[in-house]
Amino acid sequence: MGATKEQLFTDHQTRLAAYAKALAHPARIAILQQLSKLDSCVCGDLVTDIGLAQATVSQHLKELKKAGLIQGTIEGVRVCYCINPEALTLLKKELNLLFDSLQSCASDECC
Amino acid sequence: MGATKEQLFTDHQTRLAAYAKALAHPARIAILQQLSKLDSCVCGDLVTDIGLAQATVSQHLKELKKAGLIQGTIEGVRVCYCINPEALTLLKKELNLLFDSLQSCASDECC
DNA sequence: AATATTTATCGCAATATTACGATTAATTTG
DNA sequence: CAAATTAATCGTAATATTGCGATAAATATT
Repeated sequence: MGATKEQLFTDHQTRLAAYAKALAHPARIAILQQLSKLDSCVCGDLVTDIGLAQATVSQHLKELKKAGLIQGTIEGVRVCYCINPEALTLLKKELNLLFDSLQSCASDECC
Repeated sequence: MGATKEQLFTDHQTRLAAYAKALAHPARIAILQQLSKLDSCVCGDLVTDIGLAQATVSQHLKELKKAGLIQGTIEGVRVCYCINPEALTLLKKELNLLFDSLQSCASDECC
């Protein structure tokens, strides 16, 4: 089928999975890191920095936007992309929730 | 194409993306959380807990194993799956590296 | 107005993911 | 040994992802 059965999972599980999906490609991690440098928060610069075709980078940006991790504001011909700090905070929170729930096992000898 | 151009990215970016990919499905997060409960660390139990078909759960377990996040030991007919604490520690480390590198932007006003 | 620049989108191809029924392989129980 | 249990694998179908060239849409420059 290829489509997730969402009704089986909690909101936390679904949200975290969505964030993880956004991070599940090295190009998108590279983009986030580039954007955090602030002086290159424009798609064209990202293209040369990252080494993928313009269309491909644009697609990765779209994914990151969909996850809410970045936002873009149009500045003339260009678009200024930047990281959404709120989303980053939320991501950290969801990750902490996960790690907390996995805590018990990490401390014990399971197998 | 559908295959990542790995040579463009750093080891950190590739490793983190691989971990994120493993977490990029709510079923796999659910599995990790179930496994951390320790008393249900067997595929059969996971199937009833999670509500997906046995083949599907087995496939998700395979993904988690591939990422190194879990390990399975055969116990007779059954398999005892459990979380790999070392991998969890590594994952946390890679995530911290990411968040550190994104720090500058989160504090400033980007857009 | 014509040209250049920049980014999004379209269309396509290759591959990957998700899901499940059926089957297989292994072990355990009767 | 036969039947039952358990988990992996196979085969298949539907859908998603990745990548890129080409094109479109918008703004800027000449």
